[in-house]
Amino acid sequence: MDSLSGKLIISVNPEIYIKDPETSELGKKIIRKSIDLIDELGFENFTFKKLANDIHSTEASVYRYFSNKQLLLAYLTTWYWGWQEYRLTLSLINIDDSQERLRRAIKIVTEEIEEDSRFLQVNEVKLDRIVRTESAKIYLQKNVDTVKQLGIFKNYKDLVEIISRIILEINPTYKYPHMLVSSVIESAHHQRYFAEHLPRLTDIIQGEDAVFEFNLDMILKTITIK
Amino acid sequence: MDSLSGKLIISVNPEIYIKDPETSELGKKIIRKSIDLIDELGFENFTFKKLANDIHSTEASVYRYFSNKQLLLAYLTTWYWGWQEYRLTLSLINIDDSQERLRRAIKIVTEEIEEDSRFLQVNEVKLDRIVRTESAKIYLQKNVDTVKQLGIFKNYKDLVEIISRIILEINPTYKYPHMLVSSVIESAHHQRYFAEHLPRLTDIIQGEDAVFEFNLDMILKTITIK
DNA sequence: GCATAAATGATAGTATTACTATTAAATTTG
DNA sequence: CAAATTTAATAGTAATACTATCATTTATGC
Repeated sequence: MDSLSGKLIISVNPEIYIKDPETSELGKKIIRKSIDLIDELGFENFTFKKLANDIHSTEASVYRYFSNKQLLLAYLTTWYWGWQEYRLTLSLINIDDSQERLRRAIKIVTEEIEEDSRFLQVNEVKLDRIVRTESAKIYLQKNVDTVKQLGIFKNYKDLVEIISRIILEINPTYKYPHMLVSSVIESAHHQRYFAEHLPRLTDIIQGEDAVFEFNLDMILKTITIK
Repeated sequence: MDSLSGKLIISVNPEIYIKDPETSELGKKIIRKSIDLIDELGFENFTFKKLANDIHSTEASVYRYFSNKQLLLAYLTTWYWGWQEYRLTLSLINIDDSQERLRRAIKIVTEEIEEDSRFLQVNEVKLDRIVRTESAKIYLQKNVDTVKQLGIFKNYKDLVEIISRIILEINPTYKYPHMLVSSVIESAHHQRYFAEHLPRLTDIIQGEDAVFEFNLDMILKTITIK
């Protein structure tokens, strides 16, 4: 796995950026440092000016990659879902049993994130925190037109689709696979957010990964044919 | 029910406001019009200046009620959860059967909202849309301190608690009642948001309230002892 | 009904933000 | 090496998120 360090690229819908940040040093710096800064300051206090200062460049240069900070955040989020799909694909290779495939899929989307050395410019732990904390701020937005919205969601949708198919392998008559999957994904993010910031709102059980256990249990009971 | 028009007040944690908007005409106008404006413009394009213009008052006067627009949104959201708890309480009066109580609770938190004439200054349909679309923007925030965060969440937490108790009536050994309930609440909001803005991401079935059916089915299967 | 306090309005001002524009310098590419 | 592209440097604008001050209106206690 280590030999893949820095060689892989997660593709992001080109609607989102002006110039692909993967294609230049400055672009990569923008990605790397924006993750640090958004995680540190929060999205509202993050500005292109601060980012430019930190990477010793200028505001105008950053604007040549992304037309505003919401779309930069959209880029990061889309990258994140593309990365999750990639991790999921790896985790399912050569696994034939549907139940096991589902278990692994739920694990991927609910477990705590660790750093992935294959992608040098991205700190996945911070990015995961950003997606949990801030991603609502992109797709919950008025002024974004539908086509672009769909572009932003493509990677997320693809991930949901893959897991929905596994559910239908297990129970072809289950009526709401997409709802169930996106419900699990959103709920996992929420639970981890709450656990971090508002522990009194969750059922945390020491020594087990409650978020994973809860979601796996729920999904299995929901789709199993009696 | 009509005789209660305008007489009831949903209480909101005082940490959130500077001056209680329920106590003056100006305050009520602020609430009424901010719901209209946020729904119309989206939260980022909503400003205290625009609000002040619309109610023929001044920015400075609005700032005397709320120290910033995030806290005004927090007020609206908190009111919303308090209102949901109130609706839930009414819906459960005199109902003894636990299964039926749960069914009603899920209905309350997942069904489509209609206007409630008992609260004159609030358009609940718009407010529901705001909470679904924008509420992530309050509680997903850095600079808010813990005490205030908890204040903002109190009404939400109370609602989760009530429904969790019903679950424990049905299955006292179920391990994750709070997770399950908040998962259902969040997921219902997400599903309705998606259905409205990104229909391709959901399983919509004509002629039935899929969001309610999906969630009720899921919750029952999850907690039922075999 | 009057005095006092409280709430509101009117106006002004500041630092920051989210951009756009222009030109010069550096770097890449053919 | 020339031409094209990218970046840096700088400046500027309209809007935003406040804060401050003071005059005027409205409510309340006696």
